[in-house]
Amino acid sequence: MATRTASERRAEAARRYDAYIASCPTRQLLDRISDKWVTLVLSALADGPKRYSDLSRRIAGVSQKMLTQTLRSLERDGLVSRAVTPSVPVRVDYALTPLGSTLMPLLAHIKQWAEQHMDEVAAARAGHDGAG
Amino acid sequence: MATRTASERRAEAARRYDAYIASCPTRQLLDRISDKWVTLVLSALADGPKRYSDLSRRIAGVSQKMLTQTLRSLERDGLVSRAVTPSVPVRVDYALTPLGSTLMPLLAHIKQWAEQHMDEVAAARAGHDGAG
DNA sequence: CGGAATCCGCGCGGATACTG
DNA sequence: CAGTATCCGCGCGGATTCCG
Repeated sequence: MATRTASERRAEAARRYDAYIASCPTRQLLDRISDKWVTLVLSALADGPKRYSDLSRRIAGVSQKMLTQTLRSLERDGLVSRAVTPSVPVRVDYALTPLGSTLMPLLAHIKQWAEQHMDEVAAARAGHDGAG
Repeated sequence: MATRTASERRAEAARRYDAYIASCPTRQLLDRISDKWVTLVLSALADGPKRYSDLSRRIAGVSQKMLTQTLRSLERDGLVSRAVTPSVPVRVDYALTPLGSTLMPLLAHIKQWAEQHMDEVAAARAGHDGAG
């Protein structure tokens, strides 16, 4: 029987919509830069290449697992380059790629909005919570 | 003894850094707009007020729980307004506030970068995966 | 119609230990 | 130094059920 229940039809609509959303470039970008560590790593690399341990120190809160994972994913996406110097001990340098650099104005825009308006958001939040 | 182990010192540094990060306006904004449903709701409201059920239909993949939760948080932050008409049955209209409207150019900027560069990201990803 | 409340799976990410 | 591997808690979010 091709007859489907309402819940089955809803489920499929949701799946199709999910697929549509996943394919949306804006969503993909948002997924990328919304990551807590991604923005911190990109910002850290904005003023020049850094070694792994440099990044680890500058982004004090990050675990090695997340730092490595973040760098790997950024490298995979062509936003960050990874250069290994096979000395002893090993030396690895990370840097923004040209593509990665084009993201910086966008991050600046985000930072600008945040600095201009987040206090209004905070005020709205306080008022809302206070007024109950 | 005030003497602390290395791990204790590291843990406190991480905590302080986490607090610092949490207070950063840029991070707060990013946390806000990175939410999957937030951007979809804001975009849906960009071309005028909508009823709850309108939003529910336009954003087909969202569960009721998440739609309500998203709208509540946006209202709390002063980005979206909520107007109840106590008819029978009840009618609720949501709209962007002036503050919420100022976010739209930023979202447009994000969309622009995505449409200009996400294919390069996809290509880099494919090349990376293919070259192994 | 527009929610609130509850249950629950699962994946993100932190902590720890080990390696070339 | 620059990772890899593993374990595990916890919170996000989906599904379901009930309410004014």
